[in-house]
This record gives sequence, structure tokens and C-alpha cells, in this order.
Amino acid sequence: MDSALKGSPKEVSPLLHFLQRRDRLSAEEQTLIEALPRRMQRYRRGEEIIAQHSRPQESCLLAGGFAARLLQLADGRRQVAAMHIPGDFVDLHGLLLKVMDHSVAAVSDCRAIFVPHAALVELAEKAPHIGRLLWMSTAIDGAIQRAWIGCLGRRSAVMHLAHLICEMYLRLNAVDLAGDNRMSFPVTQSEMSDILGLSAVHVNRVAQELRRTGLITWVKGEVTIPDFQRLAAFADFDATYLNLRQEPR
Amino acid sequence: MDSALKGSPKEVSPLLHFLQRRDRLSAEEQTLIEALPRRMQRYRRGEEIIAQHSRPQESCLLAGGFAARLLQLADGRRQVAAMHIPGDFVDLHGLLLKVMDHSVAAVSDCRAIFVPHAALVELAEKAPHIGRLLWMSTAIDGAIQRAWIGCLGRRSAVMHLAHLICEMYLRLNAVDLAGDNRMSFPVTQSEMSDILGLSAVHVNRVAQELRRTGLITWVKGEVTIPDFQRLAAFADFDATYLNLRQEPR
DNA sequence: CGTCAGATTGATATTCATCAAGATCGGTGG
DNA sequence: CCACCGATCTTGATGAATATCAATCTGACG
Repeated sequence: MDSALKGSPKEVSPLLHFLQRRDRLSAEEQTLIEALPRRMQRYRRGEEIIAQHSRPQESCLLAGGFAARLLQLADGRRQVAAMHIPGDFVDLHGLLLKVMDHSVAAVSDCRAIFVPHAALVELAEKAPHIGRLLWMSTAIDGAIQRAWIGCLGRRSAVMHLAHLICEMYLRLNAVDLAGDNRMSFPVTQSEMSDILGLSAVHVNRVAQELRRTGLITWVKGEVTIPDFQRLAAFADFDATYLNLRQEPR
Repeated sequence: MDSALKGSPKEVSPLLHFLQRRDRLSAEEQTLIEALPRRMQRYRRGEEIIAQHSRPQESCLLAGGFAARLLQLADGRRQVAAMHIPGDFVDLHGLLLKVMDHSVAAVSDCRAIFVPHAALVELAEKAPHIGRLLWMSTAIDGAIQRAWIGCLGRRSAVMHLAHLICEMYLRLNAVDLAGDNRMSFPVTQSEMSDILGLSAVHVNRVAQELRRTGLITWVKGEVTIPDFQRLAAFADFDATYLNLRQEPR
């Protein structure tokens, strides 16, 4: 079994990781979060987790695996608007936006935890600091999306791929799912093309270029980054937007 | 003087418009918002309003004019990550993210209102519903950014421009700054190229195509849209992401 | 009248998409 | 064990979309 799928069925520890990487949580706050009512559900690779135009009554917290927010054009073209990893509160904004403007799908086998919106609203009112941290979580999603806009608009395909790898490595690292310059990133080149807004063929060529110059290796969903600084410099990567500093928020 | 620059110096009515277009506000809530402590500042076209890597202690609410969030690459290339219009709480997320990962600049002459973070935090705790609406405002920013990702990744340049015009028209309309199929949109083709991620020359050609097919006119910052439905269909535009429906949030 | 920012046009170069064909590899049924 | 199959990766050839470079044109304004 994929290591991302291990663990107790209803654990929220990746979320605690995610939050504690950005601010301190009191013991009481941790207890409140662990006490959230929830249900767990598993998805197979490729399955849809949340449908476009639906009106979820719960928010989905990813506990294991990878998921993507998918935009779909009328002619069938697809674009991934965000990648999500364990600890990400995938559609927290559904709480506020009511109608999904996109869908969410499992990229690998996933474990998802669903928390009723009502419970989140109540928690945010009872513990405003946690409320702000949830808000922060959606704000970080926004910051990441801005960075993606910069990649799509102004970076070359090679820089874009390099940038994405830097980002995913640091995000996975922040929830203890990557380290030692390696990460598991089980995404096919075709899926990658929908993340980068390229054709699958071009992803292949661009990936080869990063390999040829020794910036990465990428074999069967395992990526290694011999020299992170060098890759980051090549991609013009600035980690500010990931907000990985612990501070009072 | 630009009509967007008229009005009482400290008014927050565009913000009320923005919020009331999405949910009802009680009289009491309106009063609380109007009572927010604030200062007003004017900016000339091109001036920087918030610097990258700064740590604002106030959030900026745009009361008049147009502003853009700007990403800048090391080699000088620029990409606009978001356009802001009156009523937008431009860097509300600065409250949570602490360090700006981008800058904000005036695209036209602007009136900006600054509200101390502390006052916003306090308001959100005292009036959780308003807190959620502020949260919603950042979530809508995120939804718009997702739509932009779809445009940059998978739409052709012509569709992208058409999509942007649809979006801006509806957003301006929602704060009473556009109607009758016309809007003032004082953006040069060169600035537009940083919004669309294109070269300025290509923006010119693409704009001509939209004019030639009769989908828009665009003369000196004035855009008219003879048939919105037709433009929207051409751009594959779906307004869901703008969250323009009034509902309890 | 001269200047300058912005818009427009044409010629050419790059980047990336598309189409078509193998190559590789893990899994699966016989 | 083996032959086959589908998914994925890889490669080459060609074409479309867009960038770049270099003029020219236009209108506002001092």
C-alpha cells in the first residue's frame, strides 16, 4: 500500500502539520481540531471527489494521496488549477462560495476526510484563532494560484516544470512527506500536461531537458533533486508565497 | 476627474455593494462596516501601492480606480495576477499571510482606503458573519485566479481576451460601474499584455480580431459589448466563479 | 511645431501543438 | 512460463500560435 494511505482512518495529523508549520497551536486548539466531527472516504485514482456545480455541505480535507482541482472547457480541454496533498483542506472555500466552480478529482488513490460546514463555522466562531488559520489556508491556496499564474503567463515550459517541482517538494516536506531531496510524485506526463498547460509530448521533452542538465531525476513517480538551490535558481523560484514561516497569525 | 474618483473621501460604499451583491447585510452590520477606522490615500497611475516582501499592518480597500497585483520575474518580465476594481479588498490576505509575495500597483489613478489589521480581526470576532464575508472575499479572489489559470493554460489568446472582458464587465456591473453593455476599462495594450501573458503586439492583433468579428469595440479605454451572450459563448465563459448570487453565507 | 506614449503593421524567429509511429513495461489470461 | 495487451513514455516530422524586431502611424499636449 502507498505509504500516503497508511495511518488511522480518521486522523487529522497532516492538517495539524500544515497549520503548525505556519503558527503555534495551543493544546486546547489541537484538541478542538481533533474533535471535529467527520467521516472518511477512500477514492481510487481518477475518481471524482467533488463535482463541478455541486453544492457541498461538507469540506474535504485530504488525509492521504494527491488530488487536483480541475477546470474543464466546453471542448474537453482540461486544466488543473491546483494540486493538493495530505493536510490540505481541499474545498474549504466551498463553505463560502456555495456552488463549486470546478471539480476535484483523485490523482492517486486518496483518503479524504469530510467535515460538515456547520461544524467548521461553529469552530471558527468559538475559536477565532482557528478560524483565522482556516482562512489562512484558503489564502495560501490563493497565493499558490498566483504563483501558477506567473508560471503560466511568463515562464518558459522548462522553468515552469522546474518551478512546480520546487513547490511540490517544499509543500510535501512541510507535511513530512518528502525529504533528502526526494519525493514521491505519482503523476503521469499526461496529467502533468494539464497542470502545466502544455501538450503531453512537450512535457516529455521538457522533462528530458531537466534530466539532461542534471537538475532532476524523475523515474516512475519518484523525483530527486540533487541540488535544490540550483533548481530553484533555474526556475526563478521564491518560496515566500508558500508561507512556510511560523508566526502569530 | 475620472468618475471613479468622485465621492466622499472615506466612503466604503463599493465594499457594501460588493458584499450585498453576495449576501444580505443587516443594518447593524452595515453600521459596523461603515464604522471601521481608516485612512484614505490617492495614487497616480503607475504608482506602487504595496511593495513585494513588505509586511503591511493595514489592508487596502480600493474605493476608486483600477489596481493590479504584480508578479515580477528576475529578468524583468511581469505578470498581472489579479485586477482590482472599486469595492475589492485588495490585500485582505496580507492580514493572514504577513509577507507580501507580490506587489500591488495603481493601473489608473486610484483612491485607496487602509484599514488596520487589528480592527479587521476584532470585527471578525465580534461579528462572525462579517468575518465570513471577508473570508469569502478572499475566496472569490481565489476563484477568479483559478479562472485565470484556465485562461492562461488552455484558452487561445483571442478567447482569453474575450473571457477577461466578460469578467470585468460583470464585476464592474456588480458595483454599479458598468452597464448598458459598456464599461470604462483604462488599460493600455501593453498593460493588457501583462494581464494575458502575451506580447503587446499580439494583444493588438487579437483585439483587432475581436473587433473585426463585431464581438467588441474598444476605443481609448471604453469597451462596448454589443452582444454579451455571444461574447460569453465565444470565450466559453461561465460566470459561476464570480459568485454573483445573493445567498446566506 | 516637436515630442512622446500608444497603436498598428510587416517580416521573421521561437516555442509549442499535433500527428503518427515505435518502444517499454507491468499485468493478465491461457 | 509465455504471449499479449493497454498504458505510458519516447521520438521524428510538420504546422500553428505567438514572440521578437523594426518601422510607421496617430493623437494629445506642451
